[in-house]
Amino acid sequence: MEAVPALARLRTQRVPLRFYRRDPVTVGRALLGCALVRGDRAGVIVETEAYLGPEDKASHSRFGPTARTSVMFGAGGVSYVYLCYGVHELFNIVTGDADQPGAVLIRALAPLVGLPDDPGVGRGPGKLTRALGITRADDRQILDRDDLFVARWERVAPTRIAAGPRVGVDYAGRCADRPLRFWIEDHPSVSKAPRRREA
DNA sequence: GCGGGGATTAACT
DNA sequence: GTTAATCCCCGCG
Repeated sequence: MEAVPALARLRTQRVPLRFYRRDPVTVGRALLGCALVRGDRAGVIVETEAYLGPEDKASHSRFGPTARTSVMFGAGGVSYVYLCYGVHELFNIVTGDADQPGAVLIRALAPLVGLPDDPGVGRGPGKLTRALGITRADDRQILDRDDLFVARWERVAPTRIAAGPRVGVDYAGRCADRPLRFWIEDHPSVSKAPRRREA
């Protein structure tokens, strides 16, 4: 597949901003199989996590709107990029209408355009931002631009979608157990996949 | 201001 | 399994 025709097609398949104006669980599931496009690179989303409003003790919205997180309290369809552990940029998409705080963390991508043909290159939330060149300069961007958007790509049957607890949020008590992580079953680019036993 | 801690990753033992 | 890297956010005083 050549990069330019693929990008041209992706632009015609861009999802409308109303796509994001639903709850983070619905959006997190619907994003699976969609393409995330950044500049001349793109990957297929294969793993997401939903983060809810202040009642979700794992969500950055739990402190209310602050200088960093106020974007989560606005209308959906906007990026939220932050630095994690002082090392990695993590890419999220804000969901819902204004005053319905929530977001979806993109946790893994399969290479599609402009990336090495290696299932590991987008396996993990810190790795995929590095692969696509996403940084905090991409924070608070409306996802209707030509160089940063989501497009419909492949349809994922509901039976291929798995759900389980989110990763790295054990501090959140009860909220940590909720099945708010979604991934495409058996996909090689999913992070923390259970290791398959050798024959 | 200060101090604690984190939506991760790779490189150790 | 354990740990370093590395920085900024947030609550509190």
